[in-house]
Amino acid sequence: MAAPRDNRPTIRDVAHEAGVSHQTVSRVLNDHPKVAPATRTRVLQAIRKLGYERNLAAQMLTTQRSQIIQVITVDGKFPFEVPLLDPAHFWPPGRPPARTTPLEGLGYSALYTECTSENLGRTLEIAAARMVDGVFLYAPKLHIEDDELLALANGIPLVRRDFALESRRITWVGFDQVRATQLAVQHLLDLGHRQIAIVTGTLRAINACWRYETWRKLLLEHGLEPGPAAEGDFTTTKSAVETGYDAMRQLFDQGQPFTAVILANDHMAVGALHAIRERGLRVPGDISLVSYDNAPHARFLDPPLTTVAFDFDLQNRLAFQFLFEQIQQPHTEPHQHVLLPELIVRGSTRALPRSGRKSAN
Amino acid sequence: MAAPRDNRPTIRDVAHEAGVSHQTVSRVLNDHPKVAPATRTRVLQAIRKLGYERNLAAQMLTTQRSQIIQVITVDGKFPFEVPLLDPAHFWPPGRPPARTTPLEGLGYSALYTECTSENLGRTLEIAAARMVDGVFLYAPKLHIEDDELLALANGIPLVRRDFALESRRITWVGFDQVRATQLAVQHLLDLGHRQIAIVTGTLRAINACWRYETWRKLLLEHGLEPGPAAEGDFTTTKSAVETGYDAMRQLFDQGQPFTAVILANDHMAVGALHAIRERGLRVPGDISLVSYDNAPHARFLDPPLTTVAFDFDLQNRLAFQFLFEQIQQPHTEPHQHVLLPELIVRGSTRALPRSGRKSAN
DNA sequence: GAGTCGTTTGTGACCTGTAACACACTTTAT
DNA sequence: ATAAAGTGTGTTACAGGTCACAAACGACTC
Repeated sequence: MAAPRDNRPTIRDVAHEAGVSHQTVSRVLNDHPKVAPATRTRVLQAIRKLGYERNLAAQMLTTQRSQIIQVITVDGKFPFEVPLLDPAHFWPPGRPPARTTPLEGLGYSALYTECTSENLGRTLEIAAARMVDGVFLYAPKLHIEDDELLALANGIPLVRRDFALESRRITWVGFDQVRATQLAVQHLLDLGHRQIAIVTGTLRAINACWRYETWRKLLLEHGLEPGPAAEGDFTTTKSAVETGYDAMRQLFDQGQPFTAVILANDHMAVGALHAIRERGLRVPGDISLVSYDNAPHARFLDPPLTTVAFDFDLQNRLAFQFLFEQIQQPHTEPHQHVLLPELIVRGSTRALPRSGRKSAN
Repeated sequence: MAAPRDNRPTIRDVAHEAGVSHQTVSRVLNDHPKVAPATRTRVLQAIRKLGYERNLAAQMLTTQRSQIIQVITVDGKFPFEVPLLDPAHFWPPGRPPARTTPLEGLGYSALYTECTSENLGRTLEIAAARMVDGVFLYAPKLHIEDDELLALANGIPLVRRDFALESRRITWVGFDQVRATQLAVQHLLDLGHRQIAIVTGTLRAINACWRYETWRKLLLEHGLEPGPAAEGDFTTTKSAVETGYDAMRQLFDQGQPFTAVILANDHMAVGALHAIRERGLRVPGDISLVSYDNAPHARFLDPPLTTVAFDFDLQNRLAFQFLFEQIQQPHTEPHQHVLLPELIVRGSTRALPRSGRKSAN
């Protein structure tokens, strides 16, 4: 039943080969300072000769550490269209990656799981059973108090990679969604638009709520009536693109005119552009369109998308950095890091002519 | 140094609570048949009462199994735009597996790693040290003999999820790239095109080679000169979209005329469309375009893409199924499973008018 | 009433590391 | 010279499961 591949040498074999005790081998493996250079050399030779490889299960059992970071996505798919995993992230800062001998350590591996809000507790229990060293949480739809989340995590270092502005007791790295939406709305206002619609992501997501509220508030502040709004339907298995298409059609069906629209992301924008074309309208001729993310395809569409760019790579780097800090120093103060988005103006937005403009609907 | 979260009950605590021996608890956990129903009930109650959770490290140490499947991507990023798998769930003691996909039912987790061709051996050694139960390999650019790969795997069950037509000794699930390219080329020929260009993915990838060769061979068979060809540049950190743009421009720069082009995938097609527009040409008016994948955005572009669809979901399901077979029956015969692609005709291709057509360049 | 059998349960070894402590054997301080 | 401190190495006890085997027990046979 056991795998047929277990003639692997153990620490004791190495010890025997080198003529020392197994503990000395362990010391060499763990870079203990108090080993005589000659002994270390002999042990290293034995390790090489036997092709010894540390047994991670055994190490895990005693150290209670696994060298694994668990990435948990709650209520959805991890947005892999966003660059996440430069493997270099998985080396604790200061230790370079790409090392190749057993002595130099393994770095961390990423274990991906998805779960629902209801299952998060259970999922974290399993994480504990796996002795994962830290958890990287992507849960934009999770509404939970810090204390409750900390209780669930039960001591496992944890970093949220989403917008959790109100949190003060856990570490997170997120983008300023208020600012992002200000950029989008202000840009459209500057261009003269007064009827600005919005297609949000699902409003169960915190990000989407912030954006929606900000959009609404800004327009009201300018004495404008918030244009029609639609919510992307993420409850089904539809792709983001399709969702954008559907939501855009809903927007049209509402009958309220608008000359500009804000889309929740560049993928939804692809679908939205299609819906607009179907309607016989043109971007930016008839409708200006702003979206979020600055995904790779944004500048190649027709028209190229004006979009609010997020530096996801930086977000991930920081989040992992904070996670490693927490792993090494369990009781450091939590970080809350807000990253600022940037507006990238391209061809999908245009100044509203003073006169003679038909607005959508 | 050990994590501060270790007051977790052990199997012995449960045994004490239930008034039985630890071995009996183990039997209950592992569903051994020879446990008296009353005893089992008592043990389950104790487990629930103490909130016992099996220690996976300890289990790993004795069973040599980790309940982890490692996904290794060689020389690139895993194409997450493709649906991969419902990530795994641990199978809790006393609770039957709740869901039905193989991964969940058996309680596996997926560990993602990336490596280079040169590092694959080392990566598989680490996989062995982690005692992963199986490896799911995505390595379209890996040119390696079966025997060599088997030697590296060293007994770990392994399935390749890419096209490795010549392999007979390892299990893989791939698409028939020859057929895929026949579909694309034949479609264009049927529409009257005689000057058919191609933009391949990097020719280091086996798939790309097959496609290129097939394209070339088919055209020659029809007495046609293979149109201009360009290779997507995947050596840099460019996105696929950008690569498509660059390659398309290269194609134009070669000066050889063409009325149709085959793009390596729908993402590259986005960039290519942009390059074509920049050139003042239209799709399908001046150039017909076929790509591969049928990605979610394909039908929403302008024009909607004619594309060769692959059922990646089925591919993944089959690959995992074969992997589990191999895990359970280490010495089964390897499977080689070829899936057939399907042509989806949309608006990016059009019949070539008999006369008066300007071709690109 | 002893022998056989099958079921259920317990005992102790084992898997492979690390941690804590003990023990020689220096070297330095008093 | 003797105590104190510091080095390098070995001994032993874990960590928390599983496995092999033994033992207890009742039922059944003869």
